[in-house]
Amino acid sequence: MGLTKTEMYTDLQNEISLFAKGFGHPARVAILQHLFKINTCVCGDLVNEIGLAQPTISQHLKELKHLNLIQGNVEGTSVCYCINTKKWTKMKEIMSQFLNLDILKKEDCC
Amino acid sequence: MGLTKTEMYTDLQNEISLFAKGFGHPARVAILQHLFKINTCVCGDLVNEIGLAQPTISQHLKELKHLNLIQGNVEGTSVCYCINTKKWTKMKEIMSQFLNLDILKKEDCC
DNA sequence: ATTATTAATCGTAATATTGCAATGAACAAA
DNA sequence: TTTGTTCATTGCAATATTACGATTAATAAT
Repeated sequence: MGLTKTEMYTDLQNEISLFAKGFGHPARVAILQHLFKINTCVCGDLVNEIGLAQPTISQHLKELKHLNLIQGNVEGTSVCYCINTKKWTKMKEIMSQFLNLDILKKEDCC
Repeated sequence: MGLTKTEMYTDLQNEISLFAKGFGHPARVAILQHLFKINTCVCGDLVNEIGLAQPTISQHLKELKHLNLIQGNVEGTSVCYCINTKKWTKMKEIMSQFLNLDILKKEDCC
C-alpha cells in the first residue's frame, strides 16, 4: 500500500524515521555535504554541483526545507540556501541517541 | 521515475543514504529499538510487539538483514534475531561523521 | 503419519518517490 | 517595456515501498 501506519508508533520513532528518510537519497546527502563544505550560503550552483535537472534539485531542497534542516533566503533573482544549524543540532541529538543504543548493550548473542 | 541515479554519487554518499533508508520507516526503528532493549535474541515476538502483520514484519527484517545490521539464527521452529554489533558500529561511524559535519562549520549566514 | 507452530515467500493492491519537460513567477538589466 | 536569469510549481511517467492474504517450507509435538 505504500502507506506507513504512523499512528501505531511513538512520536520519537516517527521523528527518527522522518529524519532518516530525509537522508535516504544520495542527492540530498550531497546537497547537505556541499552546504557544509561551502560554509556559507549557496546561491544556485547546486544544479551544476550535483548534476540533476533543476526541478529535481528544487524538489530535494523542498524536502530538506520541510524538515527545517536548511533555510532558503531570497537574494534578488537567486535564492541562498544554508544549513539551519539549530535544527541540525536537535536532529543530531535525536539521531545520535538512537545510534548509540548499542552502548547499553551488555552481551552478544546468537 | 522512482529510480535513483546511484552512479552519479560517491560511494560514501550512496552508503549513507542506504543506511538512512534502512531507518526510514518507523517499524524498522521500532524493531531495532526492541532488539537493543531486549538485549538478547528475539525469538518471534516482534509481530506482537510492533503490531503489523507477520509478512510485513518479515519484509522489514529482510531489509535490515540485507543491510547486515541484524542477524537471524534458526532455533528450532523459530528464528532468533539480534543486532550485528560489528556492522552497527561501522554504520554508526559513517553516520556520525556525516552528522558531525556541522562542527567544521565556522559561521552562520543568511 | 498427522497436526500445530513459526517464519519466509508469492502475489497483488495502494501509495510514495524520483526525475524531468514545460510552464510560471519574480526580479534585474537593457 | 522587453529580455534574460533564477528558481518554484505543475503534470506526468516510471519505479519503489508498504502492507497483507494466501501459500509454502521446516520443524516440533502428538
